[in-house]
Amino acid sequence: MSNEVRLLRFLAQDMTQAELGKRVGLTRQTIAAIEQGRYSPSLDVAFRIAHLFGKRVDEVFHWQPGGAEGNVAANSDAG
Amino acid sequence: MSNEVRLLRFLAQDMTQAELGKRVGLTRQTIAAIEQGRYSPSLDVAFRIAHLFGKRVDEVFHWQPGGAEGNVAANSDAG
DNA sequence: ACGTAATGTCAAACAAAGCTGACATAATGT
DNA sequence: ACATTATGTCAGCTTTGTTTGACATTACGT
Repeated sequence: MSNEVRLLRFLAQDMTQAELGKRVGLTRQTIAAIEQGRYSPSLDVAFRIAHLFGKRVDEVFHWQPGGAEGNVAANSDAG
Repeated sequence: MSNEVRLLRFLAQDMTQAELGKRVGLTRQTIAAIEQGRYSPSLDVAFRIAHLFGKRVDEVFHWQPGGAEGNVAANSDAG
């Protein structure tokens, strides 16, 4: 799961990790870890970050299906 | 943080909690807890559920800013 | 050379997510 | 009456997100 947090932070007048953390209620270490993809944040944190930058969650965090999940909604006329 | 998981599950041919759990890699207890909003899932889980139903994360999970966050993107010409 | 700001990183602790196993209830089919 | 299925819920446990505190590096200003 990659993300655009670092880029968005630079675009927002070079906001620092500490500043971003303060605005969304996280520590700078947590921001750094998220930017590096060391773990994926909680949904709540993802919403707070996306909201701050005026983006949708899926615009900030890029997820790709990891295996053989399948997608129920595409099944109305399969074949 | 409310969500549409239960509704989407019914729309998907009355899929059970256990079946949904199996498809997204969670237990039925966890699905029940998420539906009831007892806690918000991880971002990864949110993506898996949304993807299964062919929706975006923000279409399935409804988040509302909880306090005095502010939004950096709306600040280009603030007054 | 010195101080300061921004970042990387680590270990220990804590909080919340998620699992396992169990028991209970309501609805269905036989 | 009995078994089965779907759901709610709880206690205890493991895993992972997050914090706190610390130390190191790089870049910038003086």
